[in-house]
Amino acid sequence: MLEKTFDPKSAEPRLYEAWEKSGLFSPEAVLARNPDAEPFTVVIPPPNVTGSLHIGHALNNTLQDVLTRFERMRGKAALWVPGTDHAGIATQMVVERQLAAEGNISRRDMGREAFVERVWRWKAESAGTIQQQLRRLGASCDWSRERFTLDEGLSAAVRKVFVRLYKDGLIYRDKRLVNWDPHFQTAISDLEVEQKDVDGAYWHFAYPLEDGSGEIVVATTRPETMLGDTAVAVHPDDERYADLVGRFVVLPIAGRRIPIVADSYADPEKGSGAVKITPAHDFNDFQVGKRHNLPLVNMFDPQARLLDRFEVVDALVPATGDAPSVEIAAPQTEYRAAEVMGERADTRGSTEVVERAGFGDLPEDLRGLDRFAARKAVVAQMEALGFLRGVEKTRHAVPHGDRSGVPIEPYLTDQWYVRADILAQPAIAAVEQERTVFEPRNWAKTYFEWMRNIEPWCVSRQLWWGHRIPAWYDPEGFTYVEETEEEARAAARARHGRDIELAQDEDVLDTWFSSGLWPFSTMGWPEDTEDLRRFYPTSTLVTAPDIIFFWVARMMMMGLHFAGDIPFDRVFITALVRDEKGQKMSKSKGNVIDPLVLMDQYGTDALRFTLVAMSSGGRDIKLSEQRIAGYRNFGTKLWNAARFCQMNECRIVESFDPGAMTLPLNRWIRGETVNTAAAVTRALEDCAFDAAAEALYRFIWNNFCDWWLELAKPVLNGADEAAKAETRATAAWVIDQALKLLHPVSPYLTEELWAQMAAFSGVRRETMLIAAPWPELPAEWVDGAAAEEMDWLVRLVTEVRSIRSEMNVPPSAKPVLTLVGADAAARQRLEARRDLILTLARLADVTEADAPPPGAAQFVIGRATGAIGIAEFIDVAAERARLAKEIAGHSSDAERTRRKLDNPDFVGRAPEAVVEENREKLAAAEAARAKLEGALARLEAVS
RNA sequence: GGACGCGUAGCUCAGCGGGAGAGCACUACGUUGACAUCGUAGGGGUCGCUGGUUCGAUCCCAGCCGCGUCCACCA
Repeated sequence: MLEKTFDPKSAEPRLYEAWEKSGLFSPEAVLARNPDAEPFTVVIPPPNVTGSLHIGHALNNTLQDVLTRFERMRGKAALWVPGTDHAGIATQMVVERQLAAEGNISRRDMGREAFVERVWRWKAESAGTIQQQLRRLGASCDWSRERFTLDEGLSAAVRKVFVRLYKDGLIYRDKRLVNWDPHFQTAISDLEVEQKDVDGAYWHFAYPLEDGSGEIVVATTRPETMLGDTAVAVHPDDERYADLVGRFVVLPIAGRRIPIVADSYADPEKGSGAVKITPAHDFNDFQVGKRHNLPLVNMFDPQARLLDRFEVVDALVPATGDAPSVEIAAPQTEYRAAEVMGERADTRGSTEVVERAGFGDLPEDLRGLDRFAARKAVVAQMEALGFLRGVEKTRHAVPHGDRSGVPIEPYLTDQWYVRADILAQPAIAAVEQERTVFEPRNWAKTYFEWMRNIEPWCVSRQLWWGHRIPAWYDPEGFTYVEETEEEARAAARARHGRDIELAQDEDVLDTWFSSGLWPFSTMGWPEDTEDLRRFYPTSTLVTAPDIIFFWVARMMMMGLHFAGDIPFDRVFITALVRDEKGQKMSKSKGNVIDPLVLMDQYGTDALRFTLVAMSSGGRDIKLSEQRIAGYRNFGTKLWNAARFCQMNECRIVESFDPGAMTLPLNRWIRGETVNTAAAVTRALEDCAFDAAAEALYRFIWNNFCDWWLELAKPVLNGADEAAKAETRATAAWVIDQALKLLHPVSPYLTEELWAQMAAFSGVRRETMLIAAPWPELPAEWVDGAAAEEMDWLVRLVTEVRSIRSEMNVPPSAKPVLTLVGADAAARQRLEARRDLILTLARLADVTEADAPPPGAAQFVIGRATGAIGIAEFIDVAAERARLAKEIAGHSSDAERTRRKLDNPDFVGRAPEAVVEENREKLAAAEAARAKLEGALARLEAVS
C-alpha cells in the first residue's frame, strides 16, 4: 500500500539513478528497437562549467526535459546532448579572485602555463556541481555524450573553423577602435557592453584660433580625451562657423595645431555647434577622422596593462615619458587598417600600421595618470589656463563592461574580427523562409533587427583561459593561420625557404566563438559522424531571450556555413524568471531564488510543474512559493487518488479494452481522457507549456478526483460485480494514462506511481522512459451521450449542494428531492443514477410529483424543477431573496438575448448557428425564469 | 529615438470576435476511511482610457496613458 504522501527526498535520487543506469537516456535504446525511429534532438545551452544551477537554468532545462521525455515516449530517437562551457572571462575572473584571496598573487605573477593549469584544476574540482544539479532536476540527457567547449574534439573544431574563415576571407586582423575593458584588460564585443546612466557633466572648453583672432567653444563629457583631439568639427551648413572651416586652433595644454573641419556629424543644435574630434578614443570621432584623414592620437599606453596587479590602473598618457614622439603618423597609413576589412592579411599584417603618436610638450604631471585622475587634472589645468567656459551637470549614458562593471574605453588595438555581415545573410534567409522558426514568433523580429545591422564581431580576447588563436607571426611580420603549429611552420618554410622563428598569437577566442559551433561540434564535426548525420540539424533549441544575439545568431551563422544546414528547426525563447515582486533577480539585491532550496522544500516535480505552468509566451515569470506549494499539493492529490484506487483493489488489467466500457460513468471519463491526451499532445507540440499544465491539472483534479472518483465510490462499494470490475479496471487505466501524460512534466512522482501500480497489480513493467508509450487514443472513445448524462448529473448535484449550503442545511440532514415536470430522459437518468445522486447530494430519496411539496427550496434543472424538502431549515426571507436573485439573473440574460434577436441586422448578418444558439438561450432563460417565478409565488402563498 | 511586449477579480495569470475564467488569498460550513498538502458552497471584475471597424469588441485597428525588456544614441 502506498504511503500517505510521496516522499521526493528519498525517491528522487533512487529513481534518477535507476534511469541513468538503464541507459535509456541514450537514443540507442529506441534505435535498437526501431532503427527507423525519427530523431528528436536538443542540445543544452551549455552552462558555465564552474557554475551552479540558478532558476533560469531550472526553467530552460525543465522545458528541454519535458520536450525530450515527451518525444521519447512517442517513440522518437530522442537525444538531449549535455555539456558545459568554459566561459572565458567569467571563469578566469573567478580563479583570479581565488588567487588574490589566497595570497595576493596575480595571474601574471604565475605565468600563463601555470595559471591555465590552475584553472583546469578548478574546473576539475567544480565541474561536477552543475551536472549533479541537472540530475537533481531530473534532466534526461545522454550523459555518455557530454561535451565541454575546451574538449580536444571541440577545440579541433574551433581551430578548423577559424582557419577556414580566415582562408575564406571572413576573419581578419585589424587595428581599429574596440571596446576595451580596463578592468580585465581585454577587448570585448559590442554585446558585452551595457549602457548605464551615470552622473556626469559637460565641460565647455575654449580652443583659441591659431591667429589669435578668437576662439571656438566645444563641450565634452570626457575632458581627459582632449589631449587626443586632432580636429574640431562644425556642420557644413552652420553659418556661424562657415568662415572658420579650414582654419586652425591651438589645442591647449598639448599645444598642437589642429584644423577646423566641416562634417555633418556636428549637430548645430547641440552645445555650441562645434565638436571636438578625438578619433582614437571615440567611435563616432573615429568615423569623422576617417572621412577627413585625421591622425589618431592614442593616449593609452598598451604596455600599461603590464603594470597592473589586481586592480587595474590604466594609463591615460604615455607612461613611457622618455620618448614622446611629436611626429604623427601619416593619415593614409593610419586608416589603412580600417579599409582592409575582409582583405586577406597573410602578408604584412596591420600591426605596423599605426605608429606611436604623441605630443611633445605634455606636462610631466599629466603622464602616467589613470583616466579618472587625468580628467580632474585636465579640467584643473584648463581652468588655470583660462579655457574653461563652464560646467554643466548632466546624466548621460556611459558604456560599461557587463562583467567588470567599469566604464569601457574605446581603444585602438589589433584584434581579430569576423565578417558577420556576410555570414548573416544565409542566417537571415533561413528564418525568413521559416526553415528555422522562433517561438514565440515575435522574437524573429528581434533577431532580424540585429542581424540586418550586424557589425564586425571582435573575437579576440586578451585572456588566457580559452581557445588560443591559431595564428603565428614571424619576425618579418608575416602571419600564418593554420590548425597546428607544424602546418604554420611548413607555411613559413615555404615562404622563406628556411625555418624561421614563429610566435603564436597570445590571445584567445571569445567564448561565444566555440559556443557558436555547439550544435555540430558536439556531434563530432568536422568528422562525418553517424551522430552528425542522424541528429543534425537539431530539433528545438530552448534558451533565454538575452542570448539570442550572443548565441542563437552565431549558431545560425556557423551552422549554415560549416555544417551546411540550419542548426535547429525551432528556437523556443523562454521567459525571464523574476522574483514574486517582478524584480529581476540579482545577487546584489539579495532576491535570488535558489531552485535547489525549492526542490528540497517542495520536491522537484512541484518546481517543474510550476515553471511549466507559468511558461506562457511573451510574459516574464513572477515566481511565487505559494504557487509551487499549490502544485506540490496537486501531486499529492494524484498520489492519494492512486492510493484510494489501491484500497479499492483497482488493478491494471492488461487485457482490458477501454473501448468496451459499458457504464456511462466510465465512458465519460474515458472521453475526458481522450480529450486531455489530445490537448496535452497538441500543447507540447506547440510549446504551449502552460496549456499542457492546465489541461493536466483540470483533468486530474477536477474531472478525475472531484467527480469520477466520487461517482465511482458507490459502484466500488456496490454489489454489482461486473460494474465493479469494469470500474476498477477503468480507474487503473485512467491513472495509467494520466501518469503518462504527466510524466514529461513531473517525472519522479509519475515514475514512482507507475512502478507501485505495477507492483500492486502484479504486472511487470520497465521504467516509463520508453516503456510508457504516449497515449494516442481513438476519438471514438469520446461518448457524447455519456458526457451529457454526467453533465446533467453534475449540475443536479451542484444545485442541491448549493441550496443546502445557502440554507445552512447541516450535512447530517438528508432531505428528499422531488422532481417536477421531469421528461423521459431525466426520469431515466434519475433512475439509473439514483444511488449516486443520493450519496453525492446527501439525500434520503428522490421522488417525482406533479407539484413541489410545501416548504421546499426550488431550482431548475433542464425542463424540470427540483424541490428540496427542507421545511425545517428554510428561512422564507432567505429563500425569497435567493429565488429573486436567480430570477434576476435569468431575466437579464433573457433581456440581453432578446435585444440581440430583435435587431434585424443581427438576425440578418450573424451566422445562422449563432442566431439559433441565441434563440435557444432565450427560450431556456425564459423557461427557467417562469419556473422560478412559480416557485416564488408558491413560497409567498404558503408563508 | 527605434523595436518588441504587457496593462482582465485583492495577488499571479489564462482567454483574444458572439454566454467574463483558473489558481492563490478571502468568507461560511465540513474530519462521511484517498487526500485538511483536503472537501462543499460563496463573495469579488463598466477586461487601462478614447475613438474606429463590425449586426456584435475584453478580443481587430488607431491614438493616448501607465509599466517592462532589448537595440541605438545623447560633443
